[in-house]
Amino acid sequence: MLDVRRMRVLREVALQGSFSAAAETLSFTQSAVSQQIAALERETGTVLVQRNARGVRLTEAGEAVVRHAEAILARLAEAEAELEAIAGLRGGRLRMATFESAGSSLMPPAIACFRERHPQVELSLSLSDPEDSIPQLKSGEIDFALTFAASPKQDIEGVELTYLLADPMYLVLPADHPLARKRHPRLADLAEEAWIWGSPSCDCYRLISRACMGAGYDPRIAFESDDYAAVQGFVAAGVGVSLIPELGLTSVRDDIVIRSLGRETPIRHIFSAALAGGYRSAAVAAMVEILSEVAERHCEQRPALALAA
Amino acid sequence: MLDVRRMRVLREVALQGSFSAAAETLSFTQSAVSQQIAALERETGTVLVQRNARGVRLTEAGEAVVRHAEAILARLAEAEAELEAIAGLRGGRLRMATFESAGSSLMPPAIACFRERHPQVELSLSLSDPEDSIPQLKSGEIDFALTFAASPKQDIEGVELTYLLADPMYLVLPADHPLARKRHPRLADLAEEAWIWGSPSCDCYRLISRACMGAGYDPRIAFESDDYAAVQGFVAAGVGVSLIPELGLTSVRDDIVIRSLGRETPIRHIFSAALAGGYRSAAVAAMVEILSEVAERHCEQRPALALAA
DNA sequence: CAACCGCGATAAGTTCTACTCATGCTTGAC
DNA sequence: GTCAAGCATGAGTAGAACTTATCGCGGTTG
Repeated sequence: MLDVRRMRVLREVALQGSFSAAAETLSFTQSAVSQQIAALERETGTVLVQRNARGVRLTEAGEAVVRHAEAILARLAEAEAELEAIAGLRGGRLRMATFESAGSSLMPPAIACFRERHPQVELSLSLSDPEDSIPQLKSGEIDFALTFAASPKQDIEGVELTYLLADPMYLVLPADHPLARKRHPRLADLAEEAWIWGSPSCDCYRLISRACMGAGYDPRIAFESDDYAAVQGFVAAGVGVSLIPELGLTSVRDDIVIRSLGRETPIRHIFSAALAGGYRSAAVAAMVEILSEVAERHCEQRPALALAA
Repeated sequence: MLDVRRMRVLREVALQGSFSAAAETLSFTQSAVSQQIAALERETGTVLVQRNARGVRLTEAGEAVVRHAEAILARLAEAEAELEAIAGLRGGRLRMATFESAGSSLMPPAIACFRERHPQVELSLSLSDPEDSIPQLKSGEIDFALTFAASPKQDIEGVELTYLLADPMYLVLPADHPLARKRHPRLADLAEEAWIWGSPSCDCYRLISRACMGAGYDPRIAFESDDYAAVQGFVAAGVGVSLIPELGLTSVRDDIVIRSLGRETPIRHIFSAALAGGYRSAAVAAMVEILSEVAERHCEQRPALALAA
């Protein structure tokens, strides 16, 4: 393989017209240049330079090598520039995944902020629940994920979690439900209700289940859906009641009512997730930082219904 | 500047998925790979590789480097291929110059032969007399020239000449000229004639002049032209007589006659000219060889008028 | 003409780099 | 716990890439 260092020397020789001058601009001695060119000619088995009394001139082969050298050196410079851009958040990409309710609550302001601070980083976001996004993170398909779990102290092998906020769940009832008139309903009041739940693979499922068990009954499941807008719809239609996390209540139908369960409130916990291992790309670090800010702001400006809890 | 050797190692690591495997295919030890990658990371100030228990995965920066590495290595391969092509006459170019009469006599068969043997070499040919073509050769504008001179032993500083053939000059007379009836006219018979000559800068000028001086007179110049077809026209029109070299007589008007001057015949000598200095490109060497063949064939098949000399 | 530049080549010596070898540490599998 | 597979690291070595010093060549200049 041709040696790029040597090609660079040849290019300088071509540019300067003599070994000595090239040595000068390269901060080499003339001897080094002579040896490098000689080595390059030996390796290629070609005469690259015509030595004259007053300096040198390239042969056709030499010119060909210089042409390629120019292209290669340019490409090397590009590579360096790209690395700097990635490190300085003036380039590169950030591939993220979020679960749905954060996708319509926390992520929009976070992405807006990121875009404003680092407009040249290419962002992509997909929707997937933790049971999908964590494997994607581990396999390198994505760089960052928003996840949630039942416990605030979570530990996932190979993944570094950053705690963002607690997301309380609220009871959702049809507007004409008897309990809707009650300020502070209890879970025990709902033993006979039909329930609308998320899919069994979701941690929310466990959370609700555990809450009802704590209240002394095994809830009856009328319907399963992961889409909180749909769940609101089913509740409004009288199919059943449900527990929906605060982040899933960015918009609330007016034919349903939201009630806090007080200290019975099940709480899920939201985390930033990135690959563990000491290294964290600048883009991931920036996004984790921004999401922490957004989460903090979110907690400060919690809607009234949260305060009611 | 990024080190291409190291980039190549990184590329192999990316390809193989582990340092060990990359070392295997590169015939290195695992240690060498580890050190090279570490050095690359140190130089770029970036983490390029995520080390896991089971092998490694590239970071975004690492992938960027590999992308550039691919391009650069491809370009290096191209460069090598081009050098081989030039050396093996499967590419490259040959820029030539010839004086006019050889351009319509020796060069066409030579170029045809070259194109047949080495169709991938790009050929270009310009018309210029030795006083132009030799400087062009020295300055590198052309790689090869056909030249002529008054003496068969010629020496031009910095130029390597290869003798091709002797080009005798013939007396050209109007068909109705009194001397046209004579089988073997003498120069002395032409003392009173008007002459049509090439330009004074041309060696032919000296050649004719010297010949006439040898016959004891200073010839009278009626007209100057370097174009032998034009000269033939002027002779036919009765403007004067001329001496035209054999190579300028590839086509002869039928209203003029050609006569040999026997042992008084002035002779110019034709050479291949290439830059001196030990190195000669494959294309130049091939063309010199071919022109020697063409010249030899030309001498063997000399037209009858030459034999009459 | 002699002396002298300016240029490239070359020999010898030094420094640095890129390897290998040997070994240690971490992690995941059984 | 043990093992295997993987990367890291320290020490040592061979070779590459420089520098220094010197030579030879060709052109220029006093």
